[in-house]
Amino acid sequence: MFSVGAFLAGRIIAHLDMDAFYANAELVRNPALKGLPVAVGGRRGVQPLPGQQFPTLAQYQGRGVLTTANYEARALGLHSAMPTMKAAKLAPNAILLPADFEWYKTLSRQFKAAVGELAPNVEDRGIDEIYIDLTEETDGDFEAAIDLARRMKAAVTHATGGMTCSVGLSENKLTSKIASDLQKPNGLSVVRPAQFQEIIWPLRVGKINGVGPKAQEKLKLMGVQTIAELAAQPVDLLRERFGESYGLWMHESAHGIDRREVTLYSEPKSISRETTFEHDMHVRRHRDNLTQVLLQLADKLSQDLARKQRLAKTIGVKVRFSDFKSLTRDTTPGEFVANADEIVQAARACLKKVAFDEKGVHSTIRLLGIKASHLITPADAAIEQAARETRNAKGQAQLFLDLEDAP
DNA sequence: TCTGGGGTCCTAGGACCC
DNA sequence: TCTGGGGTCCTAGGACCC
Repeated sequence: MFSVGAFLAGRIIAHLDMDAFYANAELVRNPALKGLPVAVGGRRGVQPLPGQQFPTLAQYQGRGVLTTANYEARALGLHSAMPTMKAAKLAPNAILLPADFEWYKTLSRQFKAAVGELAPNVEDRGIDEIYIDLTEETDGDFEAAIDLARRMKAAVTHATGGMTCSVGLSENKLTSKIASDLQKPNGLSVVRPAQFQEIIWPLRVGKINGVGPKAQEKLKLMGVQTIAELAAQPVDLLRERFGESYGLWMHESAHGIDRREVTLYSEPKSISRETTFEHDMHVRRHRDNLTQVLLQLADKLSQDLARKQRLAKTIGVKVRFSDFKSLTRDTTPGEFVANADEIVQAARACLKKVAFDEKGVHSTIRLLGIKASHLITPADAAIEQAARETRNAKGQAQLFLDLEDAP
């Protein structure tokens, strides 16, 4: 058999997506929720009213959005990313639980491990999704892949205490991702290479992972709404309207071309912490509060860096004003930073670059964040630092020679 | 009805060097 | 005294995803 990578033809890739993950994770540890509309979100928990078993949306006050709604809640019009207060108007009696990420991560590890037992080539795509390259296990045979996918689904349900997932099978990531969404929840959908046009082309362009609201809007103005219509556009027109690389990518996607491999590991590129305040803060009047927040964020960020064993070359801040406009400022101090003090110092330098207008809308902010980027391992940082010192020493020597040459 | 938190990738302009 | 083009780094913003 040919090794994967040398020949991309004949691959079988699965995309596995957990159904309403956070909400169903709550059901696992509280079966009494079964059959009820459940949303997860809000900034902190609310207490159930006397006589109620669970807290409901009606009791919620404050900022935030839903992170998940189970299928019963979706039937009432709720969905993830919906502002919590809007959800409360729509479905006041739906149950609202605060997110418990530690619990979700535990279940996430369990379902991924269960899949890994059956097929080890697993790519992490966040807490509730994975891609799996099944080429080796199935020898490129879709019947074998369907059988394996059924076993993976059963293993996931067993490992999580009853949670379901939806799986898509095809020859690449792009199509499998679309396929896994075709029959939710608890689905298994297959798109063989010859079926791409029949199954995928009638769908809306937004089903392509990477075509978001902006691109959809632009395409609509061109009279393009389905993937078939996108496929019919001349590639040069797409490149002209959307840029060289995005235009080409769109064209290839619409024709079912996706050469990306399933990657088992990827280096972290950035780590960030941010927080939205319960009430907007004035940059001067709430200066002390904001300083406290900055210190807390820096503290968490330094712990994150330590846990991931990385130093940062660049530190940035993010500010969101009360009108929801946001901006970023960053700085590259010249030395790698990792501890909270250094992060705070760099973040302060960034904030100095922000033009807060003391009277207008840009004097009150709703969010503050810090980001560490251009990450490097301590070992690589040491190597780079040594190289810099060598360069500096050479620079010094050159300067000395220049001075000697001077008349 | 106001809109979370954690990421990735791409573009584009200016600085700086060769 | 004015000039080109390429490469890399830095910064800012934006689209998109889970």
